[in-house]
Amino acid sequence: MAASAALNPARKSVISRQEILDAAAALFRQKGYYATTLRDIAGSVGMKAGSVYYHFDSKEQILEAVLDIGIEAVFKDVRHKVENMAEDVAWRERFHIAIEAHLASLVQHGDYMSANVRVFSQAPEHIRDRHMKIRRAYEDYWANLYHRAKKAGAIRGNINLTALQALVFGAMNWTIEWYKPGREKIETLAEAYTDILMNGVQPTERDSAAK
Amino acid sequence: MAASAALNPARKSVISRQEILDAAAALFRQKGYYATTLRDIAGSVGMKAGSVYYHFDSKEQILEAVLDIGIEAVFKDVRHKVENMAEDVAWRERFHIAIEAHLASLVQHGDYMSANVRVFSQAPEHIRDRHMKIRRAYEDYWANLYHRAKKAGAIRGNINLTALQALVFGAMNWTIEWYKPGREKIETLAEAYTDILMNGVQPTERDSAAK
DNA sequence: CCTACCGATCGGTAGG
DNA sequence: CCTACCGATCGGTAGG
Repeated sequence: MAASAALNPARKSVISRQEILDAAAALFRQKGYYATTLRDIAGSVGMKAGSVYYHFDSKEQILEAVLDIGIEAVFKDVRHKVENMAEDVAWRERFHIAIEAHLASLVQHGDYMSANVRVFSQAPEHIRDRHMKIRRAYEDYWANLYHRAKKAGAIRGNINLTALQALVFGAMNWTIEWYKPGREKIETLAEAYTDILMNGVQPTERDSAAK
Repeated sequence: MAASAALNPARKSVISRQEILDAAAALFRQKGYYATTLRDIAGSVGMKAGSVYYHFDSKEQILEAVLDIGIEAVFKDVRHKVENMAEDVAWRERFHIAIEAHLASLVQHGDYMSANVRVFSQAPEHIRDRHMKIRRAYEDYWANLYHRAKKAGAIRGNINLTALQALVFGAMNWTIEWYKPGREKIETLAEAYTDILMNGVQPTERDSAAK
């Protein structure tokens, strides 16, 4: 809380920096970028407004850091899970794991990723431009997954991969808007999404025959 | 433009009201609610800031109107298309039409719906609460579609309808974040989404056999 | 629908 | 990391 920063001189500025970013992410998520004041951010880590400038040059610099941290974390988590799979894991399961990793990371870095999605469009253009590089890199990573799956015959030849990628990203990232941890487990949701995407919602011919 | 409002006394305030809302929706979409000033809104319809208060009591009132107009328009469009279908249209096609209607309406009322999605979380709580009613009504409309389809055997019994609805809403509404009219047609996108959702991306047994 | 204006608050800075 | 403060700008109002 507020007091500990003042009472503990050993607390390095790196810690305060991290606390400021965490607070900013939470506030950007709730109120957006412009509605969040430096006094809000400072107050929620027990500082005065002017002191924030000891750690950052400007409010925009905080915004940029928050935007980058979110995607970098998710990218890292997903890549780690996907690359730690055995070579012979089936594509259906690969996507299951990737989807679950993305959703779990979204929840874990909730404030950063929610802030990212909600505040990106409000960011000044030069910050959006710089941030787009890392967004693009993450999108390309998924695009590569889809292409390899299609090449391997795990995705139908007539599937539009651009549409598929947009659909999956949309479905996953939309969870930010409604998901409340505790109501249902991320694992359950990931499995449901994977099932729908891989098999579709329509009954198979066998299901129909049994009807 | 600016001049016509001043030169044409027959121009009723209803028109100005609509122009203010259109301008506000476009600005909220671009910059968010707080970053958009009344001077921005007034300026883009050729008024001075104070004059906006001839049409609205507060900035919040403009926000509330913009939020409501977006969903009401989409709800109306989708309901109209769905209810004008023949009784015997197959469920696969019903969803196709509903999805296409939602996407087309999203694009047509682009500023309002984009503003809605982007600005909702920044809105003051009492406005969010009031607006949630109409959001909920639209969600319930879709929930009812899914339930009827499942009952009719058009959706597998083991599909989690809550997850399905979240996935479809997410996929559809995410188009706001990336879709640029002209690059590809909404009809193409709607068909691709419907195909993936209904049949899944995996090859059928017949496809596999041909491989 | 405009002019003129108000109190409040903002991001940021100087000088410790 | 704080105090004290600045210029700029905001939402909103009074009085035409």
